[in-house]
Amino acid sequence: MATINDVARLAGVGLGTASRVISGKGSVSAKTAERVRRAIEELKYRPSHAARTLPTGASHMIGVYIPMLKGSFYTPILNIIHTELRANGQNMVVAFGSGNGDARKQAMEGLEFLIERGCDGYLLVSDALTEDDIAALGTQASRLVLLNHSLNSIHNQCFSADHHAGGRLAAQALLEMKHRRIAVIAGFATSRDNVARIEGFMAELGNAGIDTSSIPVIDSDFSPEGGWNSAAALIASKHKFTALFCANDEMGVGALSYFQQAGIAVPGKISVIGYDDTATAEYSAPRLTSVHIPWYDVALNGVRWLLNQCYETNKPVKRKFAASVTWRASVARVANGK
Amino acid sequence: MATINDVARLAGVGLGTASRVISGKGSVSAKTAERVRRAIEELKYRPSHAARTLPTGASHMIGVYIPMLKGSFYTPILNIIHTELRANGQNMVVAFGSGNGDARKQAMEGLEFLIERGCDGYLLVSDALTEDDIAALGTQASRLVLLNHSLNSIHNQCFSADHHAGGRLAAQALLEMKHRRIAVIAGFATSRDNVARIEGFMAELGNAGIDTSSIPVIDSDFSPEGGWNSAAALIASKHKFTALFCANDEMGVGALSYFQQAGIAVPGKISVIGYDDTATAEYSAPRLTSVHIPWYDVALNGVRWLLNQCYETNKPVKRKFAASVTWRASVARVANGK
DNA sequence: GGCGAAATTGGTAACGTTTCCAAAAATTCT
DNA sequence: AGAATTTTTGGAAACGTTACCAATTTCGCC
Repeated sequence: MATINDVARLAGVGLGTASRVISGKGSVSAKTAERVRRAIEELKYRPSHAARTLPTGASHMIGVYIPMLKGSFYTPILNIIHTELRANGQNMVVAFGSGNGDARKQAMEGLEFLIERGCDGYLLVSDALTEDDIAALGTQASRLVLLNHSLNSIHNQCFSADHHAGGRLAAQALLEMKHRRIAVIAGFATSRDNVARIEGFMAELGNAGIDTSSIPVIDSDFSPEGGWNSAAALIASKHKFTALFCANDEMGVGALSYFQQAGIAVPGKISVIGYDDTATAEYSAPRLTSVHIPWYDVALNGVRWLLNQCYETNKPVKRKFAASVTWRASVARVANGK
Repeated sequence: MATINDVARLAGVGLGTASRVISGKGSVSAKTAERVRRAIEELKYRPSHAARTLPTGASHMIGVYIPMLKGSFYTPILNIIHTELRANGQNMVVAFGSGNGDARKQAMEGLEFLIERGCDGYLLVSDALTEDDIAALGTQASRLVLLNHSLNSIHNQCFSADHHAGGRLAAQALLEMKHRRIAVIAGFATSRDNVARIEGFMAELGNAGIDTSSIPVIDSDFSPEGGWNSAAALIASKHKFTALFCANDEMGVGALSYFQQAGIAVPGKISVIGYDDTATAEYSAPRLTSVHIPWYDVALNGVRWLLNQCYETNKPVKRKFAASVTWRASVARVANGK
């Protein structure tokens, strides 16, 4: 691999001059610059990012961690971050969890990977980290944003949606369609986000005078498989219900698939409402009504805040994100007398 | 950020000794090592990857490029690569395209990003690169693997499936179920992979005595939206058909969603067969019959071959990957008299 | 207790860049 | 033409690490 020294030698100029042409900083006469450029071309020279980052300390990279590569939730967020970063002349480096096993440990390992690479800032999409974990990071922690998770000690570095409100919205949608007998497929009980939306959902049903203790709730794993299996379990149980709330769209789609193969009409017999309003909801059969969380906005504003911290810019940043219901075809008014 | 010098000073040892403890190479007495370890802990020292990579030249990273973050095709492949790399003590760095615009240019830019970071090897998932592009890489090209794309000049570095055979399999499945009036939703006409599977499909129909020139083919974009729109366009056209071949599962799912909302029974009125057999096919409604491409194996063997090149190991590598049909619920025997 | 061998240790020279400073060359002005 | 100014240039020092070599310490043995 050719180095800047090779380039300088071939072009017959000094090291400093070559560096100036390559980095574009400082003045070089037009014809010297041209000679250097020809040498670069000739040698197929590419600056070494490692060598470059060493004297300056600036890597022009933002490190992002996501818990897994499966499912349709994390990658669109990654996509938003990537696009915004590139639009601002910065790069993205990603660390991944495996999606199973100890989520907190994986997040810390991923973060370590990113720190070793000397990123200018860090963006973590994980709800597994604790306040202590962040404290243990020391000074590193100042250029860090948490997406989809809120921690009191660094609340201004956290960007997320109000899931309690999101849960209430789901309940309101079902109540509006006169449903009173309702079942729930929840996500991981360890996920605060999940708990918040279930609590909001139950609170609203409670307000409507429904005995929430009798509502069947199955904890699942946010996957379509989980949704399928849970829907099957619900049907197999003696519970009767006319509507089902799924804590994310993937489980909703899994449930839809189960109902279709079991010959249970949606929304004829059972209405299904999902959560997140990801792309999956748009093209399921039937198309899935879902609580829309403006993840695009959440991620975008998180990135922008971080960009402000790292590169001393001053982009406007929003911190409140309102959920809403995206009506599609999977929720209908309850059939008479059911 | 603490450096190895800070650690050495605090532990009261020389630079070399600290380095030996950290890297684990060379011998250090037990109690000195312990003092160094305490200093590391105390200072929250993390070795700088950039500084580390410079004297040795080994980055312990494999660079991977994928054309986009959308859809359910690329990320599972990324997941396989990641898992296998970690299992071998190596890391993954990923560059992403945007999914629209000039795919070839984006792939070259992504590769450049990876090369600048001095990866030990490169894994490109892109069918946009030409032989010339590879040639322009010079010596870099030797530690490179192409996934999902074949180039004659470096055929031993390419890992892909036989899509012509895959296309034939899709046709056989439909013929077996007595379908004779068939429509096709294809992917990008510029994708060789796509063209191969359509050609294989048509060839097989031709063998069965079907006039392939009369088969309606709509070129789309591999997305569910594309599938939905194309299905709608097909229904709106005067063509009558009992079966539909979609060049990937995402378009298949989009088509399924359209048929459901249009009140067209699948597989009652129209059978649909997808391609790739990704996770999407498993949980659509109805579950999508699809041509299974063993992408898991393709990717795994590509990684292993690359690992052999980069780290002088000798893992067994397979190069032939057989497609098959995964029967689910979206294809049925053609209704009598249709 | 002293000798030789082995283990441990400290420090210098890389690695490929950027950033500076001083020197040289080009340009402007009188 | 020469002085003053500006532009351009070359090279040393630094960034944080590893690899090597030489020096020192430790250990085993007679």
